Amino acid sequence: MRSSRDCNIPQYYDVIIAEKPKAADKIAHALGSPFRCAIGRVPIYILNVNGTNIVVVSSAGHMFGPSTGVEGLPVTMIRWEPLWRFDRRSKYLRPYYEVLSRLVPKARYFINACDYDIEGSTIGYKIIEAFGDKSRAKRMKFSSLTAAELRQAFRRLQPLDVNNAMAGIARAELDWLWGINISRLLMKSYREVTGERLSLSAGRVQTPTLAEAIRRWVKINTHVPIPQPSLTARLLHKGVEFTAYPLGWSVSTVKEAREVAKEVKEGMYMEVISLSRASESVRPPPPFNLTDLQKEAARIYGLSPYKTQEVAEDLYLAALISYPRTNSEKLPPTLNYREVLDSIGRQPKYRGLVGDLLRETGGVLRPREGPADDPAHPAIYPTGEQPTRLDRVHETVYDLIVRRFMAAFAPPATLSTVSAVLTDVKARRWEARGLNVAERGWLKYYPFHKFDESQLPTLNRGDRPLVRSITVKVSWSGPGLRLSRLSLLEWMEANDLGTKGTRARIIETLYKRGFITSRGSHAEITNLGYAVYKVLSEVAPELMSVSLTRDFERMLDEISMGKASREEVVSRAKKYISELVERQLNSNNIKVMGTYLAEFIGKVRPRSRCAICGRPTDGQSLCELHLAAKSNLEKSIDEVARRLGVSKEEALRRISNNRLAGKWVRDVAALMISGKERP
DNA sequence: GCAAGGTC
Repeated sequence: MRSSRDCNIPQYYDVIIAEKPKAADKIAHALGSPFRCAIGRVPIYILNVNGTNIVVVSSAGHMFGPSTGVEGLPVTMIRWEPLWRFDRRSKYLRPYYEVLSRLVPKARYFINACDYDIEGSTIGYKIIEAFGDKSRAKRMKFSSLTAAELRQAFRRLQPLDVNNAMAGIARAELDWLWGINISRLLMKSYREVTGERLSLSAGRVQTPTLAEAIRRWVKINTHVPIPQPSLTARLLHKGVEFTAYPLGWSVSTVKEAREVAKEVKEGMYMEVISLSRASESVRPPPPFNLTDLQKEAARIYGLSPYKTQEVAEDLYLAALISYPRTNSEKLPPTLNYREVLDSIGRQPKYRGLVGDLLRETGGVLRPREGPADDPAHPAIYPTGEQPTRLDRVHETVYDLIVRRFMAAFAPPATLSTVSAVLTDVKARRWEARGLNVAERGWLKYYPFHKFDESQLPTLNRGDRPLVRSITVKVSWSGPGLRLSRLSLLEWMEANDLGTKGTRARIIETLYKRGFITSRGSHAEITNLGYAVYKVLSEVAPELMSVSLTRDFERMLDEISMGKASREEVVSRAKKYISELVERQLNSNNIKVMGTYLAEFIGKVRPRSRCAICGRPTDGQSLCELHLAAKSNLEKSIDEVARRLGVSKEEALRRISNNRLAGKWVRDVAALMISGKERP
């Protein structure tokens, strides 16, 4: 790279401000033949478009953010400052800041070419406000970083989109006001009671996520499993054994199931009354977006979503894969697929697969794509650069991305299925299914999907396979919900909470604060997490649900459309939040909050404790969690006993030993058996 | 020290 002396900055120029270096590169090359040089390690591009000198510079995300010099509560004084000045982790921004502060002020026109969303509008606006002149500013509006679209956006420059920037600034300030004030309120209440400091937090995204985690935790631990007897028939025909299951009917008690089993066994045979064969074509999955990559890395390798994201970012910075923070399931049409595959094929471990793929497709490379799109970026794909010295986990994630990319071009997999409908001696219907993967298709490239293969003998209508055995199995219902990093990430995505870049990070924050903890592959809520949740639902119920985000979205839309002013929206929030905080400070509530927190983490002795878990209670012998479990158990125990055909005591014993039963339910069942708690 | 949003 040539040094800064080689950067011959023209005397007169317009400046284009990109959101990140990669985008600056794309923009510069789309508009002409740029001269690339660097100041420090920050690349800049100089080019001439129709006689006008253009300098393309870039930020690296947000350069400025809300901050304050004020301690204490409530805090409504917001100062926007360069992030690197108050956030250690943003130090890498400093060289970008230096370049912008040197090159932007001397420009004639200032063109905001950051991503076209309210964050991008804010990033560019703040830079122009700091170093340029808003009255000589323009906006480039594009929805993808393709050369054609960038050229068109440059030909049709828009006025600076001040309203979008105002919406982005309001977003940041509202999040900051809610987050900082309520977090400080929590910490202050704790400090007031214990005299100790403890890092606590609350926010528009993290708190509803904590609330959802607790909803799941309560559901799982208060779950009373219901037994469901199921019948399985093993049949024999022409020397081949196979399995049949009830079709369109079921039994609810073990007694009924045993009666059916006896009848069927005594009937000796079943009769095949119809057969159907089908062949199902399964298309390959689309290339990855960030969430799908996180899901698959968790499913296949047990990687946490955050770890996967970190690794993907490393791979991106090493130029091995495209931009990972994307929602898109579409590949860029301008990408030379053949070239990428050829260079992947130069890695020994993929040579054979790439050869097969080119053969199977006859070189016609048309990828399967998904519906999801992203205005700023395509799906994640390998660039074809040769990796060097990847450690195990980087290798693993890279391999997933490469295979998923190859699979997108591969032919569908073909499954052949056979379904036989049989009748037993009492004309009840049963079904036996056979399935086999007739053609592997894309599964050869992305072998992480398993289909349950099973064989049937050759059957014809009227055949009478022999009933070899019939078994009654009792299966118990599960809670139907999981609590893990991945399940929370999926929930956040489904509820449009957070962004692709922040979801995994915010989940980590809940773990870092000690609100959630890992127990093997699943997660648990800590006493601290539960106490924070209880305190916040009293003090700031707005923060507990996704509706605050929905309110934000409405307000920000109005600001974007010019129907509301940023000042008004923000000052309304300031008033609301500071009144909320003052109300707590001026009442005894701050002590009540702190005491609640301190009691739950064992810093202060509670008045009374739960007889089972020792959690603080308000005078009762069981905590509200065990009381909820007890109430669920009382509602269901008779039905459990009826289905099993056993006494209530025996049903309690079965539940207390059942792994699908919630922990608190098992606790309560055990207590009832011991006679200390009346059923 | 606290949020959530960008990104090296």
